[in-house]
Amino acid sequence: MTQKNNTAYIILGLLTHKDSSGYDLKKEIDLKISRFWNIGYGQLYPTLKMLEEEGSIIGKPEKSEKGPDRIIYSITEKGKKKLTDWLSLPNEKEYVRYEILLKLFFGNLSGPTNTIQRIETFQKQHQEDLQLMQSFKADLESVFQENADHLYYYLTVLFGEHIYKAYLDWADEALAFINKNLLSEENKKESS
Amino acid sequence: MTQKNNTAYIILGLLTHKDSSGYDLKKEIDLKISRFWNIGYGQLYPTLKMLEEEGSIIGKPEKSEKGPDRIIYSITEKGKKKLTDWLSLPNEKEYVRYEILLKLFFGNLSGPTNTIQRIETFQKQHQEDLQLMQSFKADLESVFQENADHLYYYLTVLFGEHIYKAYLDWADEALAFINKNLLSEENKKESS
DNA sequence: GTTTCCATGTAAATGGTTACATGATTGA
DNA sequence: TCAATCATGTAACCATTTACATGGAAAC
Repeated sequence: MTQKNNTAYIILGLLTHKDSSGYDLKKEIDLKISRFWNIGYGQLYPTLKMLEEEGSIIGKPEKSEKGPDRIIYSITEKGKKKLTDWLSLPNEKEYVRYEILLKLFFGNLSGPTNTIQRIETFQKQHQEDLQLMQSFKADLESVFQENADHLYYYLTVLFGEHIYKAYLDWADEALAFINKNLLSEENKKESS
Repeated sequence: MTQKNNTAYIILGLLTHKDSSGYDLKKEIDLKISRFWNIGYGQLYPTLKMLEEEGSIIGKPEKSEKGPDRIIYSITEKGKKKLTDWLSLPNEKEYVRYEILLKLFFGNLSGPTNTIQRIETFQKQHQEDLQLMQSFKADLESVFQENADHLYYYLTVLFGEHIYKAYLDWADEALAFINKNLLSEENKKESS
């Protein structure tokens, strides 16, 4: 939201790595980028069209062995300039939305049990995420020499690892806090 | 984005704490909620209108000592039901967008120096955020007994503290990584 | 024979930001 | 006197999601 058309820069950036179809770009985004910037087909294809119209990329139809024809896009000089101009700009503030915190904030209206369940679900989701980051990290460490791009990709995986760890640490601490400060009050009420 | 009308639930939730004007709600949101769910006037006022039309809140004009007249809103039974229905639902996946990671991911196109600066700026921004969370935490610890709402607010502040710490830890590790793996290669190039 | 994967898209709706508009009062 | 704060709002725009549409091929 807030800032303009970062979808376009994701496409341009990925096309500097290699020429791709929209479908391939989507797969690459899902795998490597979606955790910090997700996009859908409804954004991808219109943006590809827009980028081609403005001359930042060019698409060439290609026969595919399996499945329907594809359009393979490549980046132009104009597109490269657009991308490096953007890369030289300072980044905007990050944009986060945590529905779980909203619900926790008003947790007094639904009680401790509901809150505990909410945090436990959150915990389970992110244990998987953390494991995934750690396996990505291990994979990357063996291919560092091949390509400098891997080193930059590594930085984003490292970010993910730290964040997911923080989620889990918070969840532990939050659950302990609820046990100590909220459930004891419930017990007091019940025993009175 | 993605999910529907959480702005409405923020308003409803805050109105269970106390009756307020749109302006007051905005201040409360900026102070306590905006770090994990920010909203602007352009969203707030139309949502207030919508909530009043559907009967979830009612507004009463009031003279103000200083400045223009205010409209003080309070939540209705219908609004309370709407809120607790929402609170009983599981939360959606969190929604994050980090432009910095996008730019880092393509960092090979702009080089290590650019990347280092980017991370250092990020670091500075979040050192302040962390300090703020820690002062909120200290403030809250002295008023726990007064109101159970404070305990739930505390959980969100704790989340913020963990996240900002993770940001800073990552930044340290990332800078060390760049020094070791990227700058040394530059030096190699230069000395060859 | 059913699901998944390949592959490309469009349309409508929603959510959200930004810029604009107005105007009084208070404090530096 | 200038900036900030109080207070409410609208309109235009943009980004994003969701649902729809199509259809062949391969895998289970």
